[in-house]
Amino acid sequence: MLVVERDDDLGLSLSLSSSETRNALQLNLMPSMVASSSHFQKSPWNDVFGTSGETRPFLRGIDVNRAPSTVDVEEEAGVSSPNSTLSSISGKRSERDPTGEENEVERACSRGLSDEEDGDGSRKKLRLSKDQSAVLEESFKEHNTLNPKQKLALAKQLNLRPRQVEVWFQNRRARTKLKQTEVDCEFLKRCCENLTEENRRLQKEVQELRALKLSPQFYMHMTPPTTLTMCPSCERVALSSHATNTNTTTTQTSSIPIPPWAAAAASAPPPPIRAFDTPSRR
DNA sequence: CTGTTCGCGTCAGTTACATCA
DNA sequence: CTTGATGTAACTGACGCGAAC
Repeated sequence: MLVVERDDDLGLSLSLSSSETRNALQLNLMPSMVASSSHFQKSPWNDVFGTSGETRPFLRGIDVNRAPSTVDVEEEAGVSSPNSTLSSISGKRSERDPTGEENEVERACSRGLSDEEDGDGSRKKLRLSKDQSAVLEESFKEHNTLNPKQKLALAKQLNLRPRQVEVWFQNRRARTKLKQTEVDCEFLKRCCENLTEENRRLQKEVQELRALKLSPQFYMHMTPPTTLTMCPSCERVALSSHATNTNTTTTQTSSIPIPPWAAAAASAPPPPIRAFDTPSRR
């Protein structure tokens, strides 16, 4: 679930650059969100992701991870590859995977010496300590990806295995992307709502103009609604309305001309009110 | 130069587990 | 104590890219 306040907490930038978005911004539909945009990767995320440990105070200062005394050894043997099947240690995965023999061999050499302590080979869920998470967060703010050197340095600093650092950054990137997607969705949702409202308003205006057309005695004293000039797709309307004004004031006094902007509105059938008019789908 | 293979990094999706209400 | 929801560490398979051949 996404809450609106999350925008500020996340400090995420809204990277939407579609024409619809720009129109929405020109209409000043979402000033607050526009004003709060900032660079994505440099955004302060501590409020969001730094609370995981705070809600569980009993974990504070408790390093639930084993001290990987073999970090260096593992690194010397090569940085673990995230997609390597050698990293599989899941007990349940062996249930799903019929090729258990291979897994046995793979497991034996997958996690290095540091995993000998596991014994049963079952995957252990290890919570990172608050300090470890904080350092990782700080590092992520600087670079959301790590080169092998940085990974190794972080692992050493945090007393973690490089693979853990790698996984943490992977998951962190995934969470970042997810949050960004949520924010984008919320933004588009608001745009949709505002455009729908704008559409409704314009429809109402069209009806009023039609009523004016049927009441010519009032027409001469009417000026075109200023709001029509705001419509980005009605350039012709704005120009012709000006020309019509000069025309009516100078020459045509007795007849009842129907200005093009009014005629167009009167002749064209009212477009259906759609929630979100996507040009690509037609 | 072109095509193939290999190693590596990343991502999307998923699973497993810890924790809380 | 049990249970469902939630957060997240860890895993899998796929893909892209560059280097070596």
